[in-house]
Amino acid sequence: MDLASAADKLAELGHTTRLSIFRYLVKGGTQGVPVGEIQAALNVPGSTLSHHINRLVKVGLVKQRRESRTLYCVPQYDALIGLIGFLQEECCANQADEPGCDDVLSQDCDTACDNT
Amino acid sequence: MDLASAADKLAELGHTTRLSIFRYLVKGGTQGVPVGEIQAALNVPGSTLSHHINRLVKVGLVKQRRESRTLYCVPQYDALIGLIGFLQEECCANQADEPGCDDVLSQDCDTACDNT
DNA sequence: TATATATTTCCAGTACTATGGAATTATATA
DNA sequence: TATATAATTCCATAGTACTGGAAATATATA
Repeated sequence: MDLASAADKLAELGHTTRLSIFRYLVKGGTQGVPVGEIQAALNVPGSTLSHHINRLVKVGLVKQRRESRTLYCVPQYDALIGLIGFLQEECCANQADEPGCDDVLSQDCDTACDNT
Repeated sequence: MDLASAADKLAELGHTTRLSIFRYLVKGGTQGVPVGEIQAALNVPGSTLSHHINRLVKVGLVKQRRESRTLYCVPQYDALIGLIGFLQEECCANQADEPGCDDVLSQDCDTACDNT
């Protein structure tokens, strides 16, 4: 993932309503969640919700699938994994005294620091 | 980490200049990087750079340490780990047919899906 | 066709954000 | 004290985002 694409995704996740929406979808799994269910769960006006979902779709964090009158929103797990990978990339690569990730990160070193 | 705090951090990372700064710091390691070095590396005007660094500091992604005339910017790895954890939390918790994370995520299931 | 359901698009006011030059503050040194 | 270095604060302009009611679109059913 390139920097611009990562920044776009992060910016969209950096809004409480959109982050709530995305988390609700991530929690829901691969089959997706109808817009109406999100609306009921998060109590957001339809026009506002639609606006935010569209932004998530535009940056590739969510896709939509129609089933008759219902639109399902599907979280894009690959995009999330790519984003998380990007944030960890090159962690401590320039560290002068090379202490190793174990010294840097208190928990789950491999998760936050892949140091290839 | 709560939702508001995660959204704040994500929003600050959702800007190409700030994301570049943060990555440069993450790459640099725990000892931190002087503001001037960031400026030289990323070629951003001082006032603009200062503004962006301040925003990263305000949400806890960066801390600063002064050494005589030089201000070092230190990335907060804990905050990054917390943020990544937040994004993965409750992944697929509501999934109806319970396929398990292996079916959901192509790579590193434990990373993206802890399903407690 | 008429009606109901699911969701989006339109619109416009308010508010926030980004930018960078100039002036300022903090610290060190001659 | 005068000067140099490191970085910040001030300021104003321009652009962008958030919000939600009302109207419009898409689809299903009686």
